[in-house]
Amino acid sequence: MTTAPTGEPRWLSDEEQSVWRAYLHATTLMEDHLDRQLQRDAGMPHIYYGLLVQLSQAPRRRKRMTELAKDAKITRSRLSHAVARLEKSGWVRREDCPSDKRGQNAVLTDDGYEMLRRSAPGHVDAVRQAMFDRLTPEQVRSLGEIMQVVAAGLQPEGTDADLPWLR
Amino acid sequence: MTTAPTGEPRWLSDEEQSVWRAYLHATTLMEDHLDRQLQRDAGMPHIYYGLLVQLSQAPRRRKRMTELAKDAKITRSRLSHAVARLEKSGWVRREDCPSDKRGQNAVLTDDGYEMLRRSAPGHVDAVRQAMFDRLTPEQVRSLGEIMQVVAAGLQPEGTDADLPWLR
DNA sequence: GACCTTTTCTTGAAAGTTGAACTAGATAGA
DNA sequence: TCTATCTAGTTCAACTTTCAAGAAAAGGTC
Repeated sequence: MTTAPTGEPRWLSDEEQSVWRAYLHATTLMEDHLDRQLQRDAGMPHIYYGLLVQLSQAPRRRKRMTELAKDAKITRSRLSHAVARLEKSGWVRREDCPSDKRGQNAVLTDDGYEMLRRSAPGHVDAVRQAMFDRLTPEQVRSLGEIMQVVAAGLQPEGTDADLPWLR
Repeated sequence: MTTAPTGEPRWLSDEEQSVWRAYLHATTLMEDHLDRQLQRDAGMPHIYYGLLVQLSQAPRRRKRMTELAKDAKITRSRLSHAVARLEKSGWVRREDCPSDKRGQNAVLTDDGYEMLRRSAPGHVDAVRQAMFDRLTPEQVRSLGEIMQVVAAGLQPEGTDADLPWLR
């Protein structure tokens, strides 16, 4: 899905420009906010924390590397580096996949789980303060719908696998 | 404004969790999408493009480093590196500030302006396809309000300077 | 089995980011 | 003036991300 600039560009309206600026502004500040909070309280960036959360919710607290990368929306390369770092910190360890000798499982360690348990309340609090405590229930509902639409539109092709009628 | 974890954590409701996941998912995909689009069509990451846009809209197409950093919501350090890179590419040049010998202006070059003019349509198109073409006018309006609220809540302290009654 | 393609994951180098330390110039007070 | 403090911007080292390249195993197909 390339962005072929056709004949005449359709510029954004004044309102759209303003909304777009607000979107960029808010998402930038939010990401900075959470990165700083987690760096301070858990010693890692937001994305790494997200990896641990994914693992904590997986059966037996482990996941194949590729699956973890897909769920966290990062490349396998990036995940390799990230897991190496988390392994050094002791929150995660690697384990050979029994059924596929190419495969690796990332496993959340007990220390990792404990760290997560300790820092979760502070993180939820940060998310709440930054977003949910400021929005009306109606706005929360609306935001959910909007984000669903946007995410669906940007879903990488691979996800077409979930749409059998396209195959 | 630290996030002191008080006695009992107030967890997110099911709906809030789902909205939060959708938010993270959508914003991650959006940022990836725009980074890729601009890397391909303009040879730079999204944030660098944003710096050039800021400069193009400033009087005489120039801005003090600190002001540019503040407007783009990045640190002065990051801006130093970014401008060094953009200078090497020829899109920006530095210029001593006449009134303050410590100061530097970042100036958008003619080449930089031309590059912006060429790549703007494709970029607007990407934004449109990813967001505005998928939302109803009502949703666009709502998104704008929500992002305003969130951004306002995360505004760094410095911006209190704009609120005289707090001084 | 031999051959080719695909999938899984890692590696290394280049590019980008961060936070702290640092230089130079501005500012304010005694 | 002299001094202390603050501000503007850069630089360094440590860390993270990206992209291209590569090793190893799996899955066809003949």
